[in-house]
Amino acid sequence: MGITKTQIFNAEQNELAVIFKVLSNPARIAILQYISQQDACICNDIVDEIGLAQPTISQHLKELKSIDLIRGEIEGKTVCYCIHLPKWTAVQASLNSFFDTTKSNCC
Amino acid sequence: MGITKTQIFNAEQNELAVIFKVLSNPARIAILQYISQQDACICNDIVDEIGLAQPTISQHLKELKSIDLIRGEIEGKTVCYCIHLPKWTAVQASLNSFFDTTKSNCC
DNA sequence: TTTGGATATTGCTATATTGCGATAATAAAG
DNA sequence: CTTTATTATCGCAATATAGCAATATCCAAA
Repeated sequence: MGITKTQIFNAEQNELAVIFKVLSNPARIAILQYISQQDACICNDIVDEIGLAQPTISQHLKELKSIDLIRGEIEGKTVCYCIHLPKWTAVQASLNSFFDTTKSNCC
Repeated sequence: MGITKTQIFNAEQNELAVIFKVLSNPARIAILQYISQQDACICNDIVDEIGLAQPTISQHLKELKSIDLIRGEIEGKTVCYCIHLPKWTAVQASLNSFFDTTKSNCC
């Protein structure tokens, strides 16, 4: 997205922005919702479900993995993707902290 | 950011993605935090505080306004930006609903 | 060892985003 | 009316992103 001047912001601001950026695509939202509904989730199932090409899904999964929101466990030929609950909960707590803190002094 | 195929996703997924996208920039996070700390906030103060040029701040404010997270009240020569609390609270509730629902069936 | 299925990587095009200088628009003050 | 201060808009350059076809990798089964 063009050059973001990350160096002029603090760690919390940059980390929040990264989390929001990973979640800022409807395909990744849909992937997360779909994964959460499956017992054992396989990438190819996601491709059929979402309606994007396999390389595109693979790229989105990589971005979700980059902040540890999901983890992939290799099972033979396939990969079982799961939401990584500790991180998922931590991210939700971070966002709530941001929303609570930021509104506190609001006019 | 390239062409996102919004038409293959549902309204909830697209709306969540838009919210996350607006919040996915550290400058906008910093602006929100700064606005919330001020009694009366003036755009030029934000420029001094954040360290980006005035047109850049103006553009970020526009994006925050686009989903009604903040509102600007014209006061003579200046504009007083405030967090729009009803929307702010609603957004937080939406995100919590997404996080709670999505983790519910997780392995 | 070869085949076939599943996932990842590469390389590309089209489009979006970030940031800024120049400039316009607006409104109070002189 | 003109000046001055504040904010918005325009237009640009640099970079990031979304999506896909082609291809590579990996592993189990034959």
